[in-house]
Amino acid sequence: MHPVQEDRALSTSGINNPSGESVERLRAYLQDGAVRGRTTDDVTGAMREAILDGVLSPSTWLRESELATAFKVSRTPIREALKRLADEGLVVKTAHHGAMVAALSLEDVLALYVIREDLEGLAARLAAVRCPEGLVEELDEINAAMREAAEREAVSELSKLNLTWHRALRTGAANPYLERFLNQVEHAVRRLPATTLVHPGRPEEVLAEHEAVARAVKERNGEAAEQEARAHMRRAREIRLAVLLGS
Amino acid sequence: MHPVQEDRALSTSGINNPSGESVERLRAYLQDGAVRGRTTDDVTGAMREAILDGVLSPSTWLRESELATAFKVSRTPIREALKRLADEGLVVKTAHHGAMVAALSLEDVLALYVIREDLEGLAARLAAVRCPEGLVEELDEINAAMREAAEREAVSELSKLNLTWHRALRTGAANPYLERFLNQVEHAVRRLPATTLVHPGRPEEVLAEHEAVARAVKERNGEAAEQEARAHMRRAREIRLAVLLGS
DNA sequence: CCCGAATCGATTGCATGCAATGTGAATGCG
DNA sequence: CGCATTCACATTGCATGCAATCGATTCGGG
Repeated sequence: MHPVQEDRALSTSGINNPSGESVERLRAYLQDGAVRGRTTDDVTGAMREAILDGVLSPSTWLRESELATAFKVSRTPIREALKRLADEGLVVKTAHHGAMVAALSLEDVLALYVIREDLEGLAARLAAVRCPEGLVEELDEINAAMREAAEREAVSELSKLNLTWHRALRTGAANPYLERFLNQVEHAVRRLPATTLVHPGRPEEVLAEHEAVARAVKERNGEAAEQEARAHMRRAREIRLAVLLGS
Repeated sequence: MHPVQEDRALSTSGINNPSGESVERLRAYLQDGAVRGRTTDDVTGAMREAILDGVLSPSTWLRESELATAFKVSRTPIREALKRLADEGLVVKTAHHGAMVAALSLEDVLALYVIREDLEGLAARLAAVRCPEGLVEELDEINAAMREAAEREAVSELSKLNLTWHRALRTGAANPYLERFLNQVEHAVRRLPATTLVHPGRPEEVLAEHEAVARAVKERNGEAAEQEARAHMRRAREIRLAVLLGS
């Protein structure tokens, strides 16, 4: 059910990675001031972000006691967090060996972009039909910020803004299930080694494609918005495969 | 993020339902022979099924200690199970009051069927394109069993077979993400009060619509399969609304 | 030298206990 | 009689301890 542990894992990390190293990097994520009643949630969030940002790479074992020490909490919230992350498909729990960040196979990536094209298309269509107050302005603002970041070649910021743009779009669709699913899709995409925005010329393309979607939304043309969004995702998939396979 | 607690809840149960009653009914779900190492999973599964089958209805408080007693385990696995179910959107946890089965609002149902149409359509298309060995036969078999059940007016069995049919279709699509999402959709749909199959004439319609999808899959006509599946879902939505509002 | 089996160690899984916090009710005051 | 305030209880949240299980290693036999 979960996309895991395939033959051809696209992991960036080496093999036989002793967990201490990754967990060490994890400490940088820790925010003090732990508030009672939100320990587990905080831990879950921190670990999720750590995985998504690649701080914890696949083929490193995550042992409860180690994480507990790093987070300065007991094993209980760690244990719950790992279970939740396992449900999300981000980690794989192996009995008596600990949890491991799940690797994505090439097949998983392909499957991911298939459904992503569908869902992003649906989100664009719904957003266009509803066209809630201020959505177009928000999209344009984010895109403008992206343009500025692209000129400065601030890839990390560009990537974050890109996520923001897509989040805004799906929030505009106002469908809780769609939002949830696209959120899970985002998590899966973020686990891929690098961003596609490093590809030469890709940032400009993205800007243009985003504009095309925003324009369709503004005109409340659901069909056009869906088509533009789908095209955007198909192109993203192409670049992704080029980045993954070409490197 | 989760679909919860709207004004117009479609709950079937009354108000101010003391939890004891529901938890009492839950005991019937208990299988003895608890195996170590799977306690939490068993509990989670049992509670999920209990909620989906309506054994635990909304507006009943689920208190950890009570459930722990009912399941004859400690509060720890109960606690974890509730957290996981909360992540799935099946229960809502209110601080210091316990968890409660989440109610579905009318808006949620509409949103659900919007995305369901999309995803089932995609599943049908992918299944048609791949058309894995034996899929068509499996679909036809299930549909035949459904026909037989419909003639006997075995609604419960019919409903179960219907789920099986859709599961087979999405498994045939061979996309782990799609399968996961449709699984979540199924869970949401199953939480709705009654099945749409009680609607007069609906079973026969469903059979015909399933056949249309299966035919398109057999002909490996992805486009047709998607359209038929989408039409099936649009019709299902209509009936659902009629059942919900008409009653 | 290779293979099988048994033991040891490491790790997770669950039960229990304690602390913190919000709710509800009862009481006193205006 | 209504309202604010306070106190106590019920409930969840996390820490810790113990037991079970599985993998790895080592030892003995062929």
